[in-house]
Amino acid sequence: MQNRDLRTLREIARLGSFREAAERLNMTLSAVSMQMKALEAQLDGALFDRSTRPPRLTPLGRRVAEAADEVLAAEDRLRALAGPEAPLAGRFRLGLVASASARLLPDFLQSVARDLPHTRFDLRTGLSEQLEGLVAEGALDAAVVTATGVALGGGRHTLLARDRLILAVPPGEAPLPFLHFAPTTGIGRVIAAELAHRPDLRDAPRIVLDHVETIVACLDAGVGRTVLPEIDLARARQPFDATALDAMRSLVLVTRIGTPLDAYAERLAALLGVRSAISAT
Amino acid sequence: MQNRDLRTLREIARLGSFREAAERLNMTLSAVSMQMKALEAQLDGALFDRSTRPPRLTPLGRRVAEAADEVLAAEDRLRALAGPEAPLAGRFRLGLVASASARLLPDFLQSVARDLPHTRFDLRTGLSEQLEGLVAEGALDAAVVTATGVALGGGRHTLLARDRLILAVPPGEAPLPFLHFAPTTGIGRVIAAELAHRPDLRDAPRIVLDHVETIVACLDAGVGRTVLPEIDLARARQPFDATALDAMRSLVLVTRIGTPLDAYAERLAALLGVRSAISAT
DNA sequence: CTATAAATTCAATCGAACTGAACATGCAGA
DNA sequence: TCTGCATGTTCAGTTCGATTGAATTTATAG
Repeated sequence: MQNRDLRTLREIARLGSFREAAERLNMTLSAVSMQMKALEAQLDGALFDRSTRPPRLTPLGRRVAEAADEVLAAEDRLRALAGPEAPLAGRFRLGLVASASARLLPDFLQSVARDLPHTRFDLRTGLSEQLEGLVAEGALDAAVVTATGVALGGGRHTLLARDRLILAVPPGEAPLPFLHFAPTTGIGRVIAAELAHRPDLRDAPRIVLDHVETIVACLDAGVGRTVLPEIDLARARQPFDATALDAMRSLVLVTRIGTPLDAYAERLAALLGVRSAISAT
Repeated sequence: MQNRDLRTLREIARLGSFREAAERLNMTLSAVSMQMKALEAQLDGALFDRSTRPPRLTPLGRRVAEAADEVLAAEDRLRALAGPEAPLAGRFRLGLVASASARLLPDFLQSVARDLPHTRFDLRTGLSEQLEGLVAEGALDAAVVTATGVALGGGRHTLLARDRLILAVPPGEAPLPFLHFAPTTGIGRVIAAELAHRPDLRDAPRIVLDHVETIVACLDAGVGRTVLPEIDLARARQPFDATALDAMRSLVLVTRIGTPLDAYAERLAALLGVRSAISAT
């Protein structure tokens, strides 16, 4: 079945004559006639009552013309997906490291709903390394992870945000245990590296936790000291002594080089609520 | 845009490789490749990430494949309208003479809803002559009217029902006026013709009414005598003296000869709740 | 009944899409 | 890391289908 024929049928239904439809579609009257003949043959049913001179649609013809409208409307919707005005359309599979999701997701989902009504995002969370692997093998289109050194082969890192690490200590004299974000994760590894320079923290009793929220809650309770990105500590409700460290936690967008999406990395980064994204392999 | 290409895209999305799609669709691998290339050119967007060997769908590609499903589904729905199993599908414009609509419509609409879910009927009422004219000029596909003699040129009458005319007289001695259904209508003319043979009725005082319901109500009230089809008098609530007349009221389905619908007249008649329809020009 | 506009038919032509072969390339196994 | 294979791409040739224009038919208006 040819959509071209359906388009012609629609024009005939609208204008009421083969001739007018032919003119409007820049075709010969004979081409119009042949198309309709072919359509009737394919459907095995009379679409027109040819006993009258401008042939009239039969009841079946009217119904088919309506159905043709639907087919063509669906086609138009498909066309609208691509084209210059919709460069970021599609169905993206995006991975998010858990520690970043709370920070980025709300704004991100809001921007998407507002600016990209035709775009869908299938989201999943995971650990940085795991997500980076999924991007490499094509199971994800992109992932937001904590940068730990350099990108995997074939992957590009687009910097989304850099947050200074802060040593947070509840007020008081007693030496408190160190609340360590799970050291096998991306951010955990950054923190572990920093501990190497701080023997006082490195040698303190250690409590390993794998949720930022939990660590902050413990900090509020005065249960221990911790090192976390500044942005996460902003959620603390009790005052604490803050010491800025040299290390930073970098959130990056991972894409696979050469991938069509890779070209959109900057735009996707912008969508993730970051003002100016810096790309680096 | 070719639906054939969309069909191919759908298979690729389903099976995950060009080769498998080509086999399943009985095409060359090269044809599949060229179709997808053409589709990408038309949409002006990359549907596949070709940096990997079985090329993978891009986010845009996934979205387009979904949209293709919708286009193809709409096409399937269109196909289902025609074909051997749906001979009476379509959007019919059907006229009904007012005096028949009460009798036929309920059963008719019920049958349609049950047996022809894909068929729509645009209904209108009118006088027999007017409706027959609309059928002749193609503004209606068919009409149910009261037969007054023979069909108009180019029209076919398919008999739907014949109801004997009954002279109904309320019990009592007094000579009552005659309640005459509007004599310019189809059934009214049949009644008028019958009056010619009955001087007692013809010369009685006459009250002209244009609704069967009204006449029956007047009959119940003992206000006058009348002649109506048996079926309409069945709605009377009071007993009356009934005399069968020779004349009959014939309800016929009018179609235009040579029209595709004309071939379905018998079936449409059956749908109108009549057991055996007899056709006559 | 005739003239005219509209649609159909048909043969010729044109173009789009498919095919098969040669070529390129990612990926798996050594 | 290298090699072979399977998969996809490219290209030229061919085939099939669609369009065209002329001739013909036919419904409708005058």
